[in-house]
Amino acid sequence: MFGFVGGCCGVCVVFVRDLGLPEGVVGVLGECGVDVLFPPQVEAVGAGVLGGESLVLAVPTAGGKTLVAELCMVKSVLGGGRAVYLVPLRALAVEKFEEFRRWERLGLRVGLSIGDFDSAGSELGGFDILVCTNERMDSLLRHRADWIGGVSVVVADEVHLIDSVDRGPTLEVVLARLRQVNPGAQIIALSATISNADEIAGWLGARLVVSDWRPVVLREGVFCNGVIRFGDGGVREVPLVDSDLSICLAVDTVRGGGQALIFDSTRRSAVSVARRLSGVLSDLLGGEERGRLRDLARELLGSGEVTEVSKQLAACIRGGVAFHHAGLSYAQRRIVEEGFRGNLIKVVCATPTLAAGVNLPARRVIVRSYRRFDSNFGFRMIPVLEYKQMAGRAGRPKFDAVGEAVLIAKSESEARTLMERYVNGCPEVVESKLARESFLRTQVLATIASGYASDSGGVLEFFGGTFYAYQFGSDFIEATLGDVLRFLFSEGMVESRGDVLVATPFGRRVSELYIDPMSAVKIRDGLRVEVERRTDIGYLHLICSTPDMPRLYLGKRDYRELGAFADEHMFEFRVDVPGEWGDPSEFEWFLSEVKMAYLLERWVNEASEDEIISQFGVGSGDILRFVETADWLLYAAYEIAKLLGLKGELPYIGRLRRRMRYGVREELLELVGLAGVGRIRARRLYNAGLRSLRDVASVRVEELARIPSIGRELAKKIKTQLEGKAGGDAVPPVSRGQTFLSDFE
DNA sequence: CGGACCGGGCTCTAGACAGCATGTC
DNA sequence: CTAGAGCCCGGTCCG
Repeated sequence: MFGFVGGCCGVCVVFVRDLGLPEGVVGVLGECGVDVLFPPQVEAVGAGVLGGESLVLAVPTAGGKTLVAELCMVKSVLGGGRAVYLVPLRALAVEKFEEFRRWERLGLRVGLSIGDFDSAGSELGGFDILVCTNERMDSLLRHRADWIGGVSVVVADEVHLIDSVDRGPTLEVVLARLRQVNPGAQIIALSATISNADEIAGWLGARLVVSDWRPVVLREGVFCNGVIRFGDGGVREVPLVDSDLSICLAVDTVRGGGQALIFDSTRRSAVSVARRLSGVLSDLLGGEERGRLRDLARELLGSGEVTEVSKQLAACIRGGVAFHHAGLSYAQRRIVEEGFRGNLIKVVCATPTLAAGVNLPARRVIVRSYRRFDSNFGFRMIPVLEYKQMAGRAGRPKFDAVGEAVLIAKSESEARTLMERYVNGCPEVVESKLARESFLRTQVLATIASGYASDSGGVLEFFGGTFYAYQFGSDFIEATLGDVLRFLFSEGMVESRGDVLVATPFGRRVSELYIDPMSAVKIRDGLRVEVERRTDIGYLHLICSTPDMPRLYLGKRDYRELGAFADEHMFEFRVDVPGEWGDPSEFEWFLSEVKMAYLLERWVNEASEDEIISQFGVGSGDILRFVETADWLLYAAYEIAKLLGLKGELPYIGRLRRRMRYGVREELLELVGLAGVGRIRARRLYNAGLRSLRDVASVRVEELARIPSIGRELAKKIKTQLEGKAGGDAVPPVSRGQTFLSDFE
């Protein structure tokens, strides 16, 4: 491995005030208790980051990566520059945004831009530090926001994501594009410990700092036959109080006054461990704690529709335990996370959501399962990098002297394997996944549509700057480019004018809408199909047939039931329906699209969350995500119809889209436009005979307040909205849909 | 004859980014 | 090319 490693051995102390930073910066950090640099930060400074050097910083979680990035951003901004901070998750973006707002004291303007939210009140160009997701930055680049030219610092958090099959290519393209637009910008790439950080540094022309320093010592080990054997040679006995070994480890942690995080590979087992553990653990809780946990459980049940899942979660919480996975709504997740941070919830059983998500450290991390199902390969061992991410959650700075990460083995030989592979193992090499044709289609179109290249030579030149080309050379991309361009030509997204390649209006719109060109083709062709009548299922299935919509797992029963359902709607589909006796995998694929369309159809026809949860085996959080995606694709379908002059399609799609956002039948669309009125209250108003805004305007506040779930306050709020514009055409502004940001803004 | 318990076989499987602010010939 | 936990159902045994 080559690259720069700072000259400091870690024993010398470096004070923030000695870095030559403006007085204000030192003051803000001092107020936050930051006076001395961590060793990796010292190395970063030694590598010249504060002088504007680009840097790859491969350091464990909590090793102080963010501060290095912050110092560079603030320093550059105070010198007239502008910074963007890129993260892979929206929740992370919110977390960083909140953190960076401390610089507002120095007059810096900090902004946040993620898919369903933009900082209000100002153009994004008005911000000095902008936090956004990688995809959002990609989108901004496609729209050629003019402020991008002024960016002087780019921070890419979790840069090892480049290895991810579905989201890595976006990140590397964004970085390549930002460097193309702005060759002088300082790039700071933050990464977990990986094997080839030097390669990423080489690509970015950056210095490299690698360190395994952590503020809390981490001990990793394997639990087998009642004993944890640590990689450092230490041994620790744990009483076997239960047949489930992860429960023994968790109870042991809580007995010692700590908290534990259990990682599992499926939602079902995470939930079942949590339930079982809550029975065991409640004996260890104090009376006052029990009371506060009961309050927390009550808060949870009040945070949304009461469902089977929320009842189970509430029951666990009363026992000081919670489960956490992507089926939970944002409100439920927040309550679990805050309950854990406040040391009220003692153990959280989680799927990989928590491994790379928000920061939630615990004294002991228990890896209950190191295998995960993959539809192509069956169960496989998770990558070392992923294990290290989970292990890195062990040890709460300031609370725990030591953090422990423990794997569970059933036999001594398994224990040896785990020790070798995970505890003493080295994380995998990060490899570019850009070469998939679907990504190249998307990104070649974006490159042309946004004018970043005007001929195939320019396109190639751009892709020559990606990490893929750095790792594997441009030959493959060069070979594939012809196919990609042929596709874009034949689908009418790109055309040539002499030697110049230009995007058609269709191609440009597709790129801006941020959908896969293949999705656009499917939607366009589907909208042109003649159907007997327009139906929910017809449109919903169309968007579910695009590669941008996730698919639901098909159960055994689904084949019969969904087959019958599909038969019923046979003449509504806007795609060629594969024959039941044709290619079985093709028919299977079709049925899983139908399943998702069915779920969405239930939603827009006012099925309750709980009904959908039990019918489809999903959680509230899943429904929310599916609805969000469907909303986006319906918008795209609307825009494509408009562009293609398919005016007859517009009214239905427009209404369907609003119904999707609120989860209502058409008759409630008017009522749901009122702030404070969602699907539930709108239905109650309607059933009480108040079917339009005019009706609502015509009754007194007292009458309105008599409707269940509408109190006096809300009734007054509704009436205020209608004042002076009692006509049916006085539709108040549409409020933003329910998002996890709603209680943040 | 009915209920409880045991065992075998069947079922099912993690996560989460993106647009725009609307209705028409 | 790879697993394993939970649930349902059927069989058996005992009262």
